Amino acid sequence: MQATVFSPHDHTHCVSSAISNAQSLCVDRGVRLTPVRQRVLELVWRSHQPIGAYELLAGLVKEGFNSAPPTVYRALEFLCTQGLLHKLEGINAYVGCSNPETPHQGHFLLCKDCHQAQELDSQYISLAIKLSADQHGFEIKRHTNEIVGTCQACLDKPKKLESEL
Amino acid sequence: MQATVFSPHDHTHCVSSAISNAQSLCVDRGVRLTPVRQRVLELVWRSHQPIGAYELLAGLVKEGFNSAPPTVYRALEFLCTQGLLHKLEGINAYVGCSNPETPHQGHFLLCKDCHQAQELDSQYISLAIKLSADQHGFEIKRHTNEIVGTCQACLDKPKKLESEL
DNA sequence: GCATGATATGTTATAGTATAACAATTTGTC
DNA sequence: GACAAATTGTTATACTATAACATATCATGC
Repeated sequence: MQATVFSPHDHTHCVSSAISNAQSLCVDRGVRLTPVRQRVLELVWRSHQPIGAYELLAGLVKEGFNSAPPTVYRALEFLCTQGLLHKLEGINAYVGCSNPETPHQGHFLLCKDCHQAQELDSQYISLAIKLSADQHGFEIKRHTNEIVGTCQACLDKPKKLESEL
Repeated sequence: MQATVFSPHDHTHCVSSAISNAQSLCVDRGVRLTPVRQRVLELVWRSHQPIGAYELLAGLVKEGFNSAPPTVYRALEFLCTQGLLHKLEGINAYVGCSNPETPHQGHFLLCKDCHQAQELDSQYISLAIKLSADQHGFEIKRHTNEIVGTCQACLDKPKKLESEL
């Protein structure tokens, strides 16, 4: 089985490499990773789970940014457009994308116990979707694919006893 | 190419058969298709597009139901649980399910021009999702798969001229 | 430098989506 | 009819997202 967000790892490294990656990517594309945008990106990556807009807003305010909802939503829109984040529609939350160089729509595994999100890189799912759409003469612009359930790590955990709840 | 919601059809028939289908299904399962629930189901089916909770609420009130948001959301929850409706997370709207006897999570084509939703019956997509999840030791509970783009009918339409907009 | 237009952010207000909490009613069963 | 369970009514509020306009910042040409 491959390494995933569900397994333990040095998350600080994830954050810093995601940021430097984003910086060079924005330079290449001639778009601006402004302080607000970069801070939002960091806050998303720093979170070990998908995180919502208002929680991000609280993070910004805490750090002295003079921000309101539109600030966050604008930053999120920019970051999603650049492929640096994905939005999880089912839970109104955002996660970092590990592979923003290649524009794509993700497939996600969402664990309902630990609330972590794992982006899948499945050519098979993408292909199956493409073929089904073609059969209907449908031209795909984007898609959302969110799979909710229980991850391996949480399945392995012993169930809590009633007395512990 | 197969017949779809995107092609013209007698929608009155869709509505009435969906309702009678739902009635017998609820009897079989020993659950109650109350007046509010049935009316919500009818309103969803009668709409030629995915429809939102507050629009449904307006429909109920218009017909003399003394309803507030929780009424609608409860009915929607019941209908989704019974597989009679699907929720489209990307647009916070609901569509009828043509095949509620077999519990399943749908795959949807959403046309951004005519706003219609076509549920796909693709074993390939489902299988590809299942296999990817298995690779990660992930146990699926449910999923959301929404494909946004342009349907055949809208692709065939001549583009409006600037002067007509 | 600095004027200018384009881009980004600040600010206020409000629209849209969803649920908590408790009361009242209806339903099925004994 | 009495009772418990399920459903709906009712009020209030939480959560998510955007409109509209003002201000500030940036890149570019002069």
